[in-house]
Amino acid sequence: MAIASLTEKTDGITGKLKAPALMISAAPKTRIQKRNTANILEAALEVFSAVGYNGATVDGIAQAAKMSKPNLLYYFSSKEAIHVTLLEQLLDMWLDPLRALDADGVPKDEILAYVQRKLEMSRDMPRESRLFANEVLRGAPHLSADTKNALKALVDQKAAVIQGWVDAGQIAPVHPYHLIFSIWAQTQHYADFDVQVRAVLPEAEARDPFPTAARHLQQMFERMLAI
Amino acid sequence: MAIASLTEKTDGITGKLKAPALMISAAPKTRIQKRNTANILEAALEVFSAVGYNGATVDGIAQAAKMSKPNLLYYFSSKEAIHVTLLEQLLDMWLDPLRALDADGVPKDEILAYVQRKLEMSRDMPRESRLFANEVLRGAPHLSADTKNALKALVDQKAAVIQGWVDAGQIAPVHPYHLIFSIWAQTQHYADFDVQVRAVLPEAEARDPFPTAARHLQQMFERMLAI
DNA sequence: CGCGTCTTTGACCAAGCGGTCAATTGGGAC
DNA sequence: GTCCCAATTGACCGCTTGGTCAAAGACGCG
Repeated sequence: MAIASLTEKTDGITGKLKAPALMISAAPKTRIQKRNTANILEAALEVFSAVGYNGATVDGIAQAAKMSKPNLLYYFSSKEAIHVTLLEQLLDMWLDPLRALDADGVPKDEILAYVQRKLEMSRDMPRESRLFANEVLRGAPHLSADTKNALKALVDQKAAVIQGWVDAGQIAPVHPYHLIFSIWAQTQHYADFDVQVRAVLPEAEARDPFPTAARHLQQMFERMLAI
Repeated sequence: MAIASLTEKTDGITGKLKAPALMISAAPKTRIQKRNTANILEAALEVFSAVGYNGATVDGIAQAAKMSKPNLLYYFSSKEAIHVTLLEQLLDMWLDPLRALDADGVPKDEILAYVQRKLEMSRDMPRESRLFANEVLRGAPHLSADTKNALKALVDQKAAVIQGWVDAGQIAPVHPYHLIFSIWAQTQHYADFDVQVRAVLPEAEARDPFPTAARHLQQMFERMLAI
C-alpha cells in the first residue's frame, strides 16, 4: 500500500509562477516555493473536493493554506491553474494501482489485488476521488487531451492483458473494458457517495463500511472470474 | 420501461409561491402556474445537471426556461428552493426500479431485472443521475432528513427481501446492502462518468456503450448470484 | 366595458467574486 | 552591514451573482 502523504509529493509541479509581468515556466526551485506550492495544492484539494470547482473561492483556498489571496496568486496565476495542476499531478498517483496490474502474475490474483488496492485508495484518499468525480461529472473541462490519451492508452494496454487471460482460458470470459469500469465504479462509490453509503447502511457497519465492502467485492469478482 | 417525460409530471409540486409579501404554501392551481413551474423545473434540471448547483445561475435557468429572472423568482423564492424541489420531486421516480423489486418473484430474475431497469434509467435519464451524484458528492446538503429516512427505509426493506432469498438458498450468499450499492455504482457510472466511459472505450463501442454494458452487467450478477 | 387579481419585467442593489497593483517586508549571498 | 530579489499584503477594480421592488401588462369575470 504505502500511499504517500500528498504534501510530500512536490516534484513534477507544473504550475506557472508569476513575477510582476513575468512568467517562470520552469519548475520552482527555492525551498519556500516548494513549501508554498505544496501547501496551496493541499489546501486546494481540501476545498475543491468538498465544494467543487465552482463552489470553491480563491480566498477560501488561500485561507486553508494560511496565506493571503494575492500571495496565493503569486504562485498560481489563476484558480483554474490551481485546479489543472492539481488534476494532472494527482492523476498519475490515481492510476498507480492499475499500472501495477501485472501481465505475468496469476490472473485472478492480479485482478483481486487491483480491486483491493483501488478500494484502499477510496478509503485513504477520498478527496482525490471526489475531485476526479467532480471533474468528470462536468465533462472533464480541465483535463488536457494529452492526459485523456494517456489514460486511454493505459486502459487499452491493461484491457489487452485481461483479454489475453480470457483467451488463454485463465479467467472466465469478460468484457475487459467493462470489467475495469465495474472496478472503478464500485470502489470509487465508497468514496464519492460516502454519505449515502453511511446513511443507508445499518449503524454498526456505517461507522466503517470498508471491511464488509472489501469482502463483498472480493466475493463478487471471484465469482465473476471463476472458470 | 415507459419513463414519462419530465414536463408531464407536474403533480406533487411543493414549491412555495410568493406574491408580494405573501407565501402560498398549497400546490399551485392555475393552468399557467403549472406550466411555468414545470418549465422552470425542466430548465433547472438541464442546468443543474450540467454545471452543478454552484455553477448554475438563476439567470441561466430563467433563460433556459424562456422567462425573465424576476419572473422565475415569482414562482420559486430562491435558487435553493428550485434545487430542493427538484431533488425531492425526482427522488421518487428515481427509486421506482428498486420499489418494483418483488419479494414474490424469482430471486435471480428480480435482481437482474432491477439491474436492467437501473441501467435503462442511466441511459434515458442521465441528467437526473448527475443531479443526484452532484448532490451526494457534496454531502447531500439539500436533502431533508425525511427524504434520507425514506430512502433508508426502502433500502432496508429490500435488503431484507434479498437476505430472505439468501437464507432460503435461492441465491448465493451476498451482503444485501453492498449488493445494492454494487448495482447503483455500476449502473449510475454509465450516466455520471459518461464522458470518461466514452473516452476510454474503443470507438465503435463508445458511440453507444449501453448494449455491451447491459450484457456485461447481466453476466456479472448472474455469476454473482448463481447457487 | 370596468376592475381586481395574477403575471411579467426593467431597473436596481448589496455582496461576493477573480484578479491586479503599488508598496512593504523578509531572506540570503557577499 | 548592504544590496537585490523573492515573498507578502492592503487596497482596490470591474464584473457577476442572488434577490428586491415598483410599475406595467395580461387575464378573467361581471
